[in-house]
Amino acid sequence: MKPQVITHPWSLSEEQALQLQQELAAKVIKEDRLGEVKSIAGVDVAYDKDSDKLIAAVVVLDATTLEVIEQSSAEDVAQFPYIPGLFSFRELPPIIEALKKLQVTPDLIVCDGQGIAHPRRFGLACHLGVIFDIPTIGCGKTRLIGEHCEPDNARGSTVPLLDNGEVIGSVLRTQDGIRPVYVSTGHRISLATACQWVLKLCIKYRLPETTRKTDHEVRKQMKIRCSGDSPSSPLTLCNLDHSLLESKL
DNA sequence: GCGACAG
DNA sequence: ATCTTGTCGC
Repeated sequence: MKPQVITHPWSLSEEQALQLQQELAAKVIKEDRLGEVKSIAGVDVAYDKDSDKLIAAVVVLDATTLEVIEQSSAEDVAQFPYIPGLFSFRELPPIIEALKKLQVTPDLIVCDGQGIAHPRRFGLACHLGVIFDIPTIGCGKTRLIGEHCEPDNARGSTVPLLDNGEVIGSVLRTQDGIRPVYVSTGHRISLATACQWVLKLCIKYRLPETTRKTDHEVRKQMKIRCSGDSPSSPLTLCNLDHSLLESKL
């Protein structure tokens, strides 16, 4: 059958999303296919408290100094609900817009979510990596699937994340005695290399500097762009309608 | 049937 | 993800 022209790539039904996921999952490369990494980007999305607005931000860091090289952001309206396993269809649209605004192309992208540690081996990091054909790493704060297992207490300790005996990622302790993170291949990078980079990015905190800086930026943008336009003003003692209140007493 | 379930 | 107060500690 002939492939249909996609004019609105993100207006998909759940069934279409599952099918697309299955098609794209075949393109994921789980081995190292990356050159010298000079720049690393982090991507993240924030949600407006009382609307379906989303804001995505990208922060590109110098891989050696971890200094910010460039950053960008984009606003969007959620077009897809949050369904565990179809996460990328909700967050990728604004992330892609933010990435398109960049002047430099990052050599590696660290995502806030899973790579192949996913039911159909196609988490957010894989989706983003395949679309741009850029090396990506999935680094989640919690797991989506896989048998729960604790690595040793020391920073750098890992334990394989297993799904029916298959290694789909690593549970990596990035700081002594601190909750681990879940690392998995996104695209064009091996699990071992992915863990090395994540550990290298976790200098002082549990999460990679890329995710931390992007999280900061995304919240900042949300505050800047969404201040003053709340649909319903909060009910406080200051704006109670006293005349209406008294008429009912 | 019951629990789990990235952000 | 977001809501949310105080609290413990360097």
